[in-house]
Amino acid sequence: MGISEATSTPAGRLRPLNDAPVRADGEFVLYWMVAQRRLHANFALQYAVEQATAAGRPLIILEALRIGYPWASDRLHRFVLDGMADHATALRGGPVRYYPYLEPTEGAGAGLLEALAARACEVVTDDYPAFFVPRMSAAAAGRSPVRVTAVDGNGLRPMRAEPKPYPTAYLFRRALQHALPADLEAFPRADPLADAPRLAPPDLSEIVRRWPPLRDADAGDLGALAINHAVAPAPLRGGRAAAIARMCEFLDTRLDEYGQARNHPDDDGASGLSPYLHFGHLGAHEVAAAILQREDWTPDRLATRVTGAKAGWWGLSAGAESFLDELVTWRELGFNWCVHHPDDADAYDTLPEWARRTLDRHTADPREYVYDLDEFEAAATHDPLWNAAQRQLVREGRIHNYLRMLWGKKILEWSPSPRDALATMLELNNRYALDGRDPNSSSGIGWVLGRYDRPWAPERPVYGAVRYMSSENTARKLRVRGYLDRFGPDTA
DNA sequence: ATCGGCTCGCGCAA
DNA sequence: TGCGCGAAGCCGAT
Repeated sequence: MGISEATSTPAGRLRPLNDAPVRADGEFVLYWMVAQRRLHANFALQYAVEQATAAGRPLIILEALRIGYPWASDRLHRFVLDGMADHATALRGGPVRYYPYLEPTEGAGAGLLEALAARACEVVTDDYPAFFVPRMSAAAAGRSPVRVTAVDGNGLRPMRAEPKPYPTAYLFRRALQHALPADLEAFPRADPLADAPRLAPPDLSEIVRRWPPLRDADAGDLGALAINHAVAPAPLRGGRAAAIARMCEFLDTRLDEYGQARNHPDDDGASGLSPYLHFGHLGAHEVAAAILQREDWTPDRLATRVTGAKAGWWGLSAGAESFLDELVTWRELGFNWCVHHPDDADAYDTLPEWARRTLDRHTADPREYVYDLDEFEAAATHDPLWNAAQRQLVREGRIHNYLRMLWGKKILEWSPSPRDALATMLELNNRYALDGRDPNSSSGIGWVLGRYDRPWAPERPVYGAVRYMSSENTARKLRVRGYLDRFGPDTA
C-alpha cells in the first residue's frame, strides 16, 4: 500500500524521563497506557513488546483512570471505561496481563505505579504534550527506580522532530510535505501484540489486593465517584469497537463528499473521529493507512514539487486530500504547538504580536452583548445559531467543526475582554467536549484569537484585525436549518 | 446557492 | 530575489 512498518520503534519517538537503569532482573516490562489507549498501531506498546522480548520477560499493561483531574465527569469517565472494557475483552486469556485500574477516591491510586515499577525491568509510557500528562509522567519517573521511557505515538510526524513551533499551518504543511515521505516508511506495527512474549505473568496478588483492578468496566458505577455528574455520558460510545465502526462508516459513506459536505452543519459530513483520536482509541496512523489503502496509493503519486498547498500533494481524491489536511496538518500543528509550549500552551501572552496588539487596542470597545460563563453555558444568548452549537456541545460532547469556530468567535465578541473569552472557551470546551483537553483544544481556541492567522481588514470593534465570523454570514453560506431544528431550545 | 478574485507579507526555494 | 501561498474573511457575478 505504499507505506511500511518500522522494524523497530524509531529512536526519534523515544524520550527517557529519568536516569534510572533498566533492570535485567526485573520480573516484567510495564506499559503504562495514559494517552494512546489502544492495542493496535501504537508505538509505545510496540516498544514495550520489543523491550519485553529482548529481556525475555512478560509484558503487563496498566491502563489507569484517575479521579482527581480537572473536568473529570461521567462523560469523560464513561468514554474511557468503554475503551477499558474493550481491552479487557481483547486481552482475556492472552499472554499479556491487563491491569485496568479505576481510582475509587482521590489519591487511592497513589503508589500503584511505584509498586509495579519496583518490580519491573523498565516502564514504557505515552509521550503526550498536553493537559496533566506531562506533569504526571515526570513525577512518576522521578519516583521510579527503573527507567521510564515516554514514546510518541501521536502522529505521522514525530512531534519532536520539528525543532520549532510553526507560526502558520502553511509553513508547517510545507515542512510536512518535505518530511512525511520518510515518516510513511516508519509506521507502527498494526498488531504489536502478535509477538509479545508468551510467558507466565508474575504473581501480583499483593499489589492487586491493595489496588483492586477494575472487574467489569461496563458496569463501572460512576454515581459513587466524586466526579462531575452534571456532565452526562455522551450519546457516542467510546472504545475500540466503536472507533473502528465509526472510521469504516466515515470512509465508506462520507469521505468522497468530505470536501463539500464537511462545512454544512445539516450534512453531517464530518468524520466524528476526534473523540477516538483524543483518547487514543484510534491512531492517526491507522486512519491514514486506511485511506491510502482504499485509494491504492503508492509513493509515486506524491507531487514532485513541495509548495505547502492544501490539496494536491498526496495525489489522492479531493475528499481524501481534504481530510488528510485535517488529520495530519491541522491535528499535528496542535502537537507542534504544545510540545514547544509545555507550560504556557493556553496563555494569552503566547498569541502572535499583531493579534495581541490589535485585541488589546479594542479591549475597551463597547460590546453590543456581554455574557458571562453561566450564560454561555446555558445557551442563553440572543443568537439561535450560537445557542444551538452550545446545546450540541452540552448534549453530544462535540460541536460541528465549522460552527465550533463561529462558537469561539462569538465568545470573543460577547465577553468583557479577550482574556475572559479565552478562559470561557477553555472552560466550556474542556468541560463538555469529548475531544477537549487536547493539543487541538489549544490550537483551535488560539486560532479564534488570531494564532496561525493573519490580520484581516476591515478592522472592527472588539476583533480589531482578527478574523471575524458571524451567524448571519454562516447561515447565508451554509445549510443550517436542520441543525437549528435539531438543537433548538425545545429539543432536549 | 456557488464561484472566483481580492490582498500582501512571509519565508523558503532558487 | 521572486514566487506561491492563504481555516472558515468580503463582495459581486452568475
